[in-house]
Amino acid sequence: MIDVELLRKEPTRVEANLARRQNPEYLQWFTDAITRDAEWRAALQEADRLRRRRNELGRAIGAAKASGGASPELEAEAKQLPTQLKAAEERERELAALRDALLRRLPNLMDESVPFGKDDSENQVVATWGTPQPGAEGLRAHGEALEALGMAEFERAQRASGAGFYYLRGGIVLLDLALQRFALDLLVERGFTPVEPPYLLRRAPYEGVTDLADFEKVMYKIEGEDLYLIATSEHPLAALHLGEILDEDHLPIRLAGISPCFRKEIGGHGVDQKGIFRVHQFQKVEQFVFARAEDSPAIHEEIRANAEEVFRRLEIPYRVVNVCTGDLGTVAAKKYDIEAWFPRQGAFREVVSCSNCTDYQARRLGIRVGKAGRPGKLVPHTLNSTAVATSRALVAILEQYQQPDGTIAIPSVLRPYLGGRAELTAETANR
RNA sequence: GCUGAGGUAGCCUAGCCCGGUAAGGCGCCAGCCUUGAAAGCUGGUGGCGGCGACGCCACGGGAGUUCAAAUCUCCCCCUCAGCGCCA
Repeated sequence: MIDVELLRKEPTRVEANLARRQNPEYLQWFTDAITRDAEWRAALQEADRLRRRRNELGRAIGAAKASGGASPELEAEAKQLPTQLKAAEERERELAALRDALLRRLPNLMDESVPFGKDDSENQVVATWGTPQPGAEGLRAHGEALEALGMAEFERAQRASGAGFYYLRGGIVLLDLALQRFALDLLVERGFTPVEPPYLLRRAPYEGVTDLADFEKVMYKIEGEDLYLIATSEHPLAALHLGEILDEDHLPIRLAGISPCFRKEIGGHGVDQKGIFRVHQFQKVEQFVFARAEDSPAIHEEIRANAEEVFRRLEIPYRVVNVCTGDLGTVAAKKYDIEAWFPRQGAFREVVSCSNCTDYQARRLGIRVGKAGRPGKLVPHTLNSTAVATSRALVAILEQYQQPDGTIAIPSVLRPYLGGRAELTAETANR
């Protein structure tokens, strides 16, 4: 949520920033929010005036009663005040609600360095690592490869749970766990605290961390309960300090979340649809940081470097893009995507999303920065980045490390987590 | 799930029965004192609106009664404890 005071003090700056998003609706909401805010302030003053009179009359009546007298004319005036006050308060509440609804729908202000562009085709490549090689003749799609190895059950999963679900079994499960542990160890080494968050969140904190549209499109709701399955551990990690005042001297707080992620919408169909690239459920190790405002650009680069390090150590070629204005989404002020190279698909595909959300989430969550037990008005910045989403990283490995006989070499950095094992070969038991 | 106790400022607590400007402590800030610090003393220390004088709000949320609600009534939410169930 944008600071309402910024809207009042620097409307032209806010407007110019919103204009870069090329969505006339935003400018309309912006204008309406300013109007509603001005009307609200007028309504507030009117209600305050009536409340003041009520308080004065109440005190006078009380004083009169205390000295044994009565004051019929004051009581007569006081008696008809509540009707007026009720109307004034209703107007005040309505205008505030209208303003806040508009304010909540407005996207975050974008960083100056976000490139202008219409959609993901215009994201700006800012770094590349490794040498993308075209896929060899006969390279199998990852879903086929997994099935051939006896390590995945897609049809059975569809019968049990529907499209977009999977059973994994055998060596791929151990590889999945190895990836998570590897990423977690890397982050712990770099000062992050590993966190197992709740996998379900109430609606109120959830509204603080995500685009409202996500409630319809992305999140699974638990029937009959005020609970949503998390779409990423970013969300419960952001809510960890809900309503708190963070000590300035304790920032930045670096957290490494590990959790399954649940998503209703999994995007369109595409190359190699069968498999685990687009699924309703996957495992993810996530970086999350609460930082002082002035530190957030540097922290953003730090978590990007950590995510890059994961793929470097896995020896998977990738590139980094600076996500453009048309592809940024509402919450982030700036976002890098890391796109790994998928030789079978012959394309770079998103495996990491790395965002600086500035004060947008923290303000909604009522989180502030204070010093030595003293509450302040400053709002911290929040940042998040994938370290590894195992579904996609596994697909990258299944393509990049697939051997001519269909077995999968294990990236050397992961071997210690698999008892030194060097490759995944066909499962024979329990077919 | 049942029963009980609770939710008051950054934190802790009083006030509630019996309606009348939300008291105190801790922490924090400033001043005094001190070579410096601690202690001690004095004052300050929430949010919103207003250029300001100032006013309003804030006792989990909402509704009601009343001239007036932290306080009375009703509904809801949350937390904790005990019991039950349970990996």
